[in-house]
Amino acid sequence: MAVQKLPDYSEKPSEWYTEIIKQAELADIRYGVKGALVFQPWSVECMELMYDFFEKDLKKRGHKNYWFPSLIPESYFQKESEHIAGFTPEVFWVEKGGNEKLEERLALRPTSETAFYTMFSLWIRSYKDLPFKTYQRANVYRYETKSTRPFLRSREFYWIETHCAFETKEEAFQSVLDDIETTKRVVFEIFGVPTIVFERPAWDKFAGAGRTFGADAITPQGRVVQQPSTHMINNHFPKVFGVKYFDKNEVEKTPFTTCYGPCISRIMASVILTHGDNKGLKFPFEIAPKQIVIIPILSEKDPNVLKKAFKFKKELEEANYRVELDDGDKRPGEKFYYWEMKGVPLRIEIGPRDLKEKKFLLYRRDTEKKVLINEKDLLKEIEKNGFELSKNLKKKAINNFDGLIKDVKNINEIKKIVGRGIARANFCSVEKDGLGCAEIIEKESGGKIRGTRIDVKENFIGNKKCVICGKKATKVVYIAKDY
RNA sequence: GGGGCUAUGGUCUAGUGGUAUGAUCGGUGCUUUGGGAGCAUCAGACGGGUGUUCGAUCCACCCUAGCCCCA
Repeated sequence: MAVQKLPDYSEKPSEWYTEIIKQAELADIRYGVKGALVFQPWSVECMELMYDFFEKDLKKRGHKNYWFPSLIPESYFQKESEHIAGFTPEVFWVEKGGNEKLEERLALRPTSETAFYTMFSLWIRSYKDLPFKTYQRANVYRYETKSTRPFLRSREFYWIETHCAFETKEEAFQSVLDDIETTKRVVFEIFGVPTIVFERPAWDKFAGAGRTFGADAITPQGRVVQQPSTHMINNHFPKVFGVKYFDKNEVEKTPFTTCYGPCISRIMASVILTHGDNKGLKFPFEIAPKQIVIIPILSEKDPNVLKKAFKFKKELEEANYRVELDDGDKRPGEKFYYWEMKGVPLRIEIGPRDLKEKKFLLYRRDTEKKVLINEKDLLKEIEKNGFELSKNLKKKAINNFDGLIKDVKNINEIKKIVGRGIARANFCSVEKDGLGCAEIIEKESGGKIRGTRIDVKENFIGNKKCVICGKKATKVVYIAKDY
């Protein structure tokens, strides 16, 4: 458990990221299958908590929990042409069972619309069945051809997918807006990771969707990471699966569907990148695998120190905190470095000196300050400091995010910003006819058009001309390099 | 998508055409413990394949996995 020196986060973010995953025991990349990793308890505990927060939110919104098979018959998969075109290059196929070739190939689900809609066609009969709101937590598989990165881009990843059906387009759209709210409530308010939601341009929609909205998080160095996306599915998609119902007037109709996909393992990456520093990880209090670590300063002269430490642990656990008591043989100093690197929000130090005065030292991972606290204030101070730590992490993250967005007027300015932040620019069109300009931007700067915002009223920059072709601008778009 | 690099005990590393250095971690014992402890002792490794060779961890090629940079 010795802490090695970490690479400098601001100067070598990639090395830092690789190294912290190993040192903090978040995942072991040595399993031997490209793009697959073994998640270790330190990340699993955190991701379990993240799942819980998401699922609670979805249940409150009326989503019901399902578990679908991981295998999807090729024939289901082939029904919707845009979907096939978009996903086929990334599908893992199961072709044999034992030594026998399967009659029909089975896809390892890259996403489950085709599975859900097949069952929707059996389950949804009447307008009384609508809205039909589901979700499942699942792992999905995509054969990424780009280079894989632990948590950020894996070939197997852990997510939640919701699939819903509504009578009207308006209701469906409202659900999409609700998804965006869930993202804010959970990913920002609880996990402390700010995102901006963009409506993706026409050429960057989910395969088979009418409209796609993606929440982008950002690294401190200014590269975006796509987080939960939510989609208005084209009516065509449910139609080809025979999803239909009779409305009040006995008219047969096809419902409007939506889906939403927060990827827990990827959000974990943003938690690591958003809050981390040169000392290691920093977990917001709510999702820390351990919220408090108690380090007893042991001495043979004072066997009561350990007793007191156990008493604190018991008291805190009874108040439902996640507590670690490190009574190992290491020197206190080494324990301090270790648990700081692991990102534990609060640390209690208790030694012979404090025992006499009925006090203890409380250290905060975010401020790196130690305060002497009276024993009787234990629970009160833990609650207060835990809350403030999370608040502080959020504030820091959002300040950083805001500082990374810059208005640009030409391609040279785009080139300067992209890779170090998000460029905001006038743009001709986010429909298919804007693709040409988008490709120029990508070729010149390496940045992609992330899309347009629907949550703010945008003012054009300067002359209202497209930053590339000079034609009249119809939208303000955001451009960034993704991870 | 393009380019570069790496693979030696759990981890980090030295080195060599003739089986391998050191450190750390780990086990044991003793002394320690308020910001990275010390001594003693034990244990532990050349990613896979093919070729060249009397002989390959070392040279070449392929595979696998990983890392970094650029687009």
